[in-house]
Amino acid sequence: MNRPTMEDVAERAKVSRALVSLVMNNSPQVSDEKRRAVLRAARELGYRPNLVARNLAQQRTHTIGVLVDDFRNPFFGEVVDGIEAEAAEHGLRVLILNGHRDTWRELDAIETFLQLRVEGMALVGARLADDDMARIGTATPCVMVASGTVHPGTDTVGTDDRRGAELAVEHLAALGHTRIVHMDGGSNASAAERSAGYESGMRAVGIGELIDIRPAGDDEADALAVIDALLAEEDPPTAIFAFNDLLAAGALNRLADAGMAVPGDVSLVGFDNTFISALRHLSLTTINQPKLAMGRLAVGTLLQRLSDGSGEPIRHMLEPELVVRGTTGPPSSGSPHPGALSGPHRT
Amino acid sequence: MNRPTMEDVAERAKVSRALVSLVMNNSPQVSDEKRRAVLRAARELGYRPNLVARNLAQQRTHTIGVLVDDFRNPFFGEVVDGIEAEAAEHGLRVLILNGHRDTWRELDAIETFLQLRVEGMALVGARLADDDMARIGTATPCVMVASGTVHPGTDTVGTDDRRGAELAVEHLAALGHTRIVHMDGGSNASAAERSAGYESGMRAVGIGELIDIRPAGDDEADALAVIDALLAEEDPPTAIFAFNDLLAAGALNRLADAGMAVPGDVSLVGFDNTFISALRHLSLTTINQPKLAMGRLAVGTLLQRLSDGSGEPIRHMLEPELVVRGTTGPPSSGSPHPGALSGPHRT
DNA sequence: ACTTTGAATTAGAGCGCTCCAATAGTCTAT
DNA sequence: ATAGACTATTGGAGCGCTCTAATTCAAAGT
Repeated sequence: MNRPTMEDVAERAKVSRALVSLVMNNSPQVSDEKRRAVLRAARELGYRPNLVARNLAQQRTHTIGVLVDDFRNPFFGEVVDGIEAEAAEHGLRVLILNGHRDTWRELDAIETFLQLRVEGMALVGARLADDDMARIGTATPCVMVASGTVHPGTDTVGTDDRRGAELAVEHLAALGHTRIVHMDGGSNASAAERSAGYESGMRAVGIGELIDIRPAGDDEADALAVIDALLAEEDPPTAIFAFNDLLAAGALNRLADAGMAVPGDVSLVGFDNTFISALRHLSLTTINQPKLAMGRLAVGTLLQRLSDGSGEPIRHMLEPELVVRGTTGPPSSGSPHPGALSGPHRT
Repeated sequence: MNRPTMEDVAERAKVSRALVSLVMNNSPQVSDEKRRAVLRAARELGYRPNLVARNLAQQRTHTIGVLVDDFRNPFFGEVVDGIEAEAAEHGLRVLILNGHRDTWRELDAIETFLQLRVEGMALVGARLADDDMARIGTATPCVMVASGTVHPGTDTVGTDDRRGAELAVEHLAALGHTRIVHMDGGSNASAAERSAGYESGMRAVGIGELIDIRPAGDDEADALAVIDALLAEEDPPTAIFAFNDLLAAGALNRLADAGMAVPGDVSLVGFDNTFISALRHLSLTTINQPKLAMGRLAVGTLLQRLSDGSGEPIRHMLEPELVVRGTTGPPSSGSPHPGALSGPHRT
């Protein structure tokens, strides 16, 4: 009934437990004869090494933990792809935990990683403040990915969110928009930076006095109330820069409900360049983040930290990129008329 | 430098290691005085229990493994949400591994789970044949979720894919369509059942002779070539039933590229009812799967299997539901292409 | 013949925890 | 007082593996 152990294999192969261990670890200094005997015994018994025991004995787990802020946001899936690819190349196992967009649950997940003795952690989009990071207080290497604010003393990999937001504003301004509203990402890790970028962008193009930030959030549902409020105003914006693609998609929904043409009546820019924005029927202008590269860099950073111990915090700041699609255009000459439903907004 | 162990805590609190263990496990039979002393010592040392050691000693991991076929498909994210919710309620940790839509990598992940001695596995959308399952050959409880074909001797939780496909066909037929093509899911676990449902649906509504299945796949990119081919034919379909929402989204893209109106020229039905289909600009008619319920049931099944050992395979087959949105409508009265031959005669 | 060398194998002490059985300590009941 | 019944605490033997140091064995050197 009980699972076979190394001891059982050793007995059956008539060798010592230590020899079995050597075989299982592909040690070159085992005679072919014994190796074959061991492998045969293992196969016959259906032996499967116990990683728990091995990790304990070895004091190593060859595992990194990846904390994902929100499984439903496709952005994270792509980052994780990058992480997994790089990790695999370095013989590291990847364990994934879900943060559920909640600081508490994220701390909980981190605690789990730490107790499992992962060798490093990548916190992707984690909503952690500096003192949370301090509270973790650990020697385990940890890299924050796509986490907006740069935490002091912590390694980070991210896109230049501020610059990305500026790109969005510059693009809209270049099209002739001035009444540009930013739908803020709320508690999302990158929200503050993007807001800041929006502000500096607005100032840079000389319309700092028109800065208008609305608290929203980071998924479709969060957009609804904000759009409703915006449309009810006497001077609705001609352009909206949404915190991310999901939020933008929600905005798109609601704008359509209200009979507003995009980009005819109002232009819309998202952020992340997830596959959603590329769907032809949304065709969302957005800001690209190099998601795969971020994932790979995250692991690279971890490895570096793992090998040379402490030192200056490592910072990788990647360049965002404007991706123009169909939701942005020049503002309509007249004032937008709700109900004046124009045709399809394809480019 | 080295992490503090239970031994260190015991020493500092001037108690035995066993007592520390009791405190860490919230044993009720520890005096308040000692408990406090231990907790204080632990805090001061920054002690963190070593789950690896604990799991080994305890011969239990309180962990279930979740294998997800494809991180990028939002369908899986929602199932995982259900799994995590239910698992949390039962004090189980959830480890997630990515299958990358590849049988090999899935087997690899399963091996990892087994070596980590998880107490149960939920394989969500895994592309495993019966002999793969047999090869795994393990006493570890394992439930296949949303995995189409019912594997003999394996516990399963799923939607009635066949019925779901029938619903799609019935809906299209009721609208007046007869030339209905199915874009098949390829190697995806649910592909065979949905195809079968498409066929039986076609027969049930009396157009079995028009059955037309095209191999496609399960993400947007997979749709392109198929749509191109379809549109190039002299008698293109008036309706398409796609394997899933992602594929349908891809189809929608391509149809729009080709200037086809949906549902004017061609109706389209997806499957899964992911949030994508609900995006107003796609507004995809689709078949709902109760994703959250499936996730919860998966864990329930595992727990049941865990407690009463062996017995008859447990099968949970949930009901799919037609969700009518904007991509389906009656076929256009005229032929879609000028000069094209008219469809089959009515009998 | 006897040491040297080196390769193949093994003994055994951990790794950090749990948990059973044993012990020490405290209270009642007689 | 003393046995009995608990309750709080501890000793120590694992859990299944790894890894160093020791051992065995054969071939080679002198």
